[in-house]
Order: sequence, then C-alpha cells, then structure tokens
Amino acid sequence: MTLAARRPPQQDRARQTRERLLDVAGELLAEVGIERISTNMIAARAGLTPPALYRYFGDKYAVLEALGRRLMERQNAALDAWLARHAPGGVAAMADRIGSLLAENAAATRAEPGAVWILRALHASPQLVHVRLESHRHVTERLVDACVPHLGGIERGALWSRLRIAVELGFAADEMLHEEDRVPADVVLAETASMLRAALLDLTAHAS
Amino acid sequence: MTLAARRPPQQDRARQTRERLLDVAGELLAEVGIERISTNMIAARAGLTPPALYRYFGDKYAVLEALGRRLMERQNAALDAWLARHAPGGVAAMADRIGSLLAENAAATRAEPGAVWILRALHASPQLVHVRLESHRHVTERLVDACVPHLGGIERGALWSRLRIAVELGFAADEMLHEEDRVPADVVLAETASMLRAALLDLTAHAS
DNA sequence: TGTACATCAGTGAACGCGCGTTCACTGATGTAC
DNA sequence: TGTACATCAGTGAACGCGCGTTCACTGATGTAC
Repeated sequence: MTLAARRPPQQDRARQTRERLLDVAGELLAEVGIERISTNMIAARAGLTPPALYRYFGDKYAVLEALGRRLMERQNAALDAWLARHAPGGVAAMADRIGSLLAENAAATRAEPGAVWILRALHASPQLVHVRLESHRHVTERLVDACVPHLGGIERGALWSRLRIAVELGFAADEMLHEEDRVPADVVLAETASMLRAALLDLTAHAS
Repeated sequence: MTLAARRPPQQDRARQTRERLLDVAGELLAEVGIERISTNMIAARAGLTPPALYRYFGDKYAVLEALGRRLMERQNAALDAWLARHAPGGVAAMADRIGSLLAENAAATRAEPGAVWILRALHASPQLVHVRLESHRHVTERLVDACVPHLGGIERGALWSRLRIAVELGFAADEMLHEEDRVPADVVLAETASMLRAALLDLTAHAS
C-alpha cells in the first residue's frame, strides 16, 4: 500500500486519533518548523508509536496535506457563510462587505493550531504547493459564480483573473497579520479591504 | 567558531567558490525543495567536499540566509534605480509608475536561479523568516522616505502602515507570477499596479 | 628574480544521530447467532 | 445474554540511509626581503 491517503477510519476511537494527530502536527509545525517536524515526533506527541501514524496517513506529506486541507475547508466554510449572506445583494453589496470576509477568514485561520506555519508549509514544499493553489482557485471559482449573474456581458476569463488576484492578495493580507507586528491588524484588514473593494466596484462600472 | 557568518574570503578563487555555492544552492532549492536540500548535496554539486562549504558558511541556514539576502539586494537595486528616476516627481509620478516597479522587481526575481523557491524557503523556515521581514521593512522605509517630502502634514506611522501593506501585496503578486499559470503575467502586474496606484493616489488626497 | 615563510583554500575520512518506514504481532471493538 | 469470530487500532523493535558537522591534514597563493 503506497497510496498517500488511507481509507477513512471506522471507529470513533480512530477518528479521534486521526484528529489528534492533525492537531499535534499543527502544534509541532509552529514549534519546530517544517524542516524539523518528523513522523516519529508527531506520533510521540500524540501518545502513539510510529506505525500507528501510518495507519492513517500514507506518508509524511499526507499528514501535512490533510492538515492543510482541514484548514482550507474551515476557511471555505467562512466563505460559504459570507456568500450566502451577501451574494444575493449583488457585486456592490459584496464589495461593501469584503472587510467582513477578510475578518472572518482571519478568524478561521487564527482558530487552527499552528495555522500560519501550515500556510507557510503549504507554500514551501514542492509536494504541497498544489493544495494551496487548488484552494485559492476554488475560492476564486465560487466568487466568480457569485458575481457573474450580476454582471451582464462580462467575459468570464477576465472576471476570473481579477478575482483570482484579489483572492491571492486577500490571503497575503491574512498571512501578514501573523508576520508584521508593526502594523495593527485592523489597519491591515481595513486597507486591504478598501483596495479590494475598489477593484470589485470597478467591475460593475464596465458591466452592461 | 559557531558564528553563522564567516569572515569574507580573501582571494578571488574563494570569492568565486562562494558565489558558486550560492548559485548551486538556488538550483537545488528549485529541484528538491527546502526539506531535502543538504549541505553535502550543495558541496557535491559545486564540486567541493563538505568541509569546504563550512569555510564560507557557519551552518546550513547561513547558506540559505546568504542566498536570500543576495536576492533581496538585487531586488533593492531595482528599487533604488526606480526611486532615482521617479521619486523627484512626487507621489503622483510614483503612483503612475508603480507598474514599472513591479515589472523590474519581477525581472530581478526571474534572473536569480531558483528565485521562487528561495522566496518560499524564506517564508517557511523559522530560522529564515526574519530575512524576508527585514527586507520588506527596508523597502517600506525607502518608500516612506521618498514620499514624506511630498506629503505635508501626514503622520509618518500611518504612511508607513499603508506602504508596508502595499509592499507586501506587491511581493505577493510577484510570487503569484510563478505560481498561477491561469492568469497571464501581464494581467497580474497590471491589476496589482492599478490597485496600488489607487492606494497611493489616495494618500495625496488627504495631504495638506 | 629567488626563496622562505605565512596565510588561505580545499581534502579524506569519519562521527553520532534521528529520519521515514516496515515487519510481525497483540489487544480492543463490533457482530452474528 | 453469551460466546465465537472477524475486523480494526495500536505496539515493539528494528532497518538502512543520509543528514549536519568536525578533525587533522595537504596543496595553493601571496608576501617580505
């Protein structure tokens, strides 16, 4: 069995063990960084022996990938809630509420143990970059779907590009919150929101 | 001798060896990533035995740090040239030329072997994050100095925050060029430039 | 210009260590009758 | 409700490997007279 992902566990005990391994991996990522974290270390901290970890994850990167996906799913849940609230109001309504999207995304990030380091790991490892990329594309897709009904005559490709860039910059702002302590968090969020807001409103100006 | 940085080499042969080690480290970072690169690997690819590397760098992270600094110095050179050209014209002139700054920065990045992976490594390793942070702060500082004479009455802290965010987003766009092939590079640069331009022009509106 | 000497650049060989991963196994949980 | 059996969850012990780094050394380069 060389598959990276194992089939999901059957018993409750096992599901808890799997979650515990992910929590512990997040903590350790924050404590020692991606180059020092090891499967033996994760297992030990979770109170398990090394082979137990391999029951749940095919290899080391499968652990980190699952951790990344769990974080991004939680961020996506925040996005979905936000879309349900503001997408019906049209592009202008969404543009005006982009600040709360950033804030809610930041809250989802903050809630995950070792979130910054998960994001960094996803950014840094050739085996993991695709996770982040796929997630950002997925978010873009959802935003495009939300905008397109309100923008007659706009070319989908151009809209996709614009929103894709906005998504990237939004996530960059989120990471900046954890990195740069010389700028207050609310200033980062407010400034970024106002830039993205202007870019979104600009879309409506060109729509038919 | 446990210092991370060794004193600079005395002979030409040595200076070339040092540069070669950095070039090779950049290549390998791109090929195998930060978790697999090793000092033995770098030395071998450079045609040296492992102890030779330790003549130039105190430890593994000193190599990566030097590599990061070299890249950021080249980016800063692009910034300096741009500032010399456009800073005298005032904030509006700079705002109008922000696109060429992004393009020149991107060119400096592209010219370095393994540049994307260097940036990612700087982002991902606890021992290296400060290099990136310091460089972004330095860039911010230079921009603040360039803007402040043209903006009477503005509070330096607020200006610093705004520009710091702009710098972060600018670098995020630069990284995106190497990551997202579904958006054309010129679109990324143009869209980002227009967002940053608007943010900069907004500064002049509030100045006395 | 020649040579003795000091300094610098790079080598050969090895070290202890922890890594990722696997094997054959035991104990815990669920299920059918 | 009891029990026999199947499946699932986790263990004990170890593997080969390459890592980062160091030691004592040799060969190359520069310098003073």
